[in-house]
Amino acid sequence: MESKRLAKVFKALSNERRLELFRLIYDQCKLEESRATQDGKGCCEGIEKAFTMACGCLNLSRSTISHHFKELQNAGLITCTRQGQTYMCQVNEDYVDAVRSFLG
Amino acid sequence: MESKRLAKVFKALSNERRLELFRLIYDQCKLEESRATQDGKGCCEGIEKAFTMACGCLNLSRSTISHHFKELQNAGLITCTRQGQTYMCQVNEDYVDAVRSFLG
DNA sequence: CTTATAATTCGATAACTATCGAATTATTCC
DNA sequence: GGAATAATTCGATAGTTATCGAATTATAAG
Repeated sequence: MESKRLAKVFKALSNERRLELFRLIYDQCKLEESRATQDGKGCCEGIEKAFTMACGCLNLSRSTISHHFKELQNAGLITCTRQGQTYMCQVNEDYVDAVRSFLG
Repeated sequence: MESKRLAKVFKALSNERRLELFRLIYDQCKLEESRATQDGKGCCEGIEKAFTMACGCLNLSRSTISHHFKELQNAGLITCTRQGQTYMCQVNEDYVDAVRSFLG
């Protein structure tokens, strides 16, 4: 991945609260995925009510959390689609891999 | 690694030019290391004249480059020791590993 | 259509960042 | 000690970011 894009990903993860948010989403996704595998469904479709969940976990205003979600999306780390009143949110594994293997 | 420290590392890598700088240092270190292994010396002692080298590679003022070095050091990614008029610079592998495996 | 809930956008503010050139400090060599 | 080179610090500036509360928009349910 070229520097510009990678730097953008790092920037998205450079705020402590936003990093926590991303971890929250990531962990939740992993959980869903293992459940899905157990049920023989294959992969995780994404987590529901991600925004609501995040609001419950992070001590920040809703507008700030909304902002952080946007940043993570903008960097390419997650994809969110609205489903009725709430979010369906997925982690983009390729991007996470890019971070992991950005060196070596 | 806890969020606070990890976020700091990401912040250090979130600037495109600084990311380039880090890669430069990192690649150079890897090169030295493979040479050292060939010579039977074990590991890389660090790269000499890192600052000077960086000045030649990045199109930025010396003061800005100095600032970027400081940021990388401050985040824990590299260690620089002055050697006479120049730098001896090393990558802290543990930190790079932490970044790589920050998830999964 | 009204009410309730969820999420976004807006406007403001305070704090932080990248960058530069100039001045300064540290080191080496003559 | 003086000159040359290397790196740091200083002060300024323009741009970005995190955060909030209030106002707004979107959706669902009665």
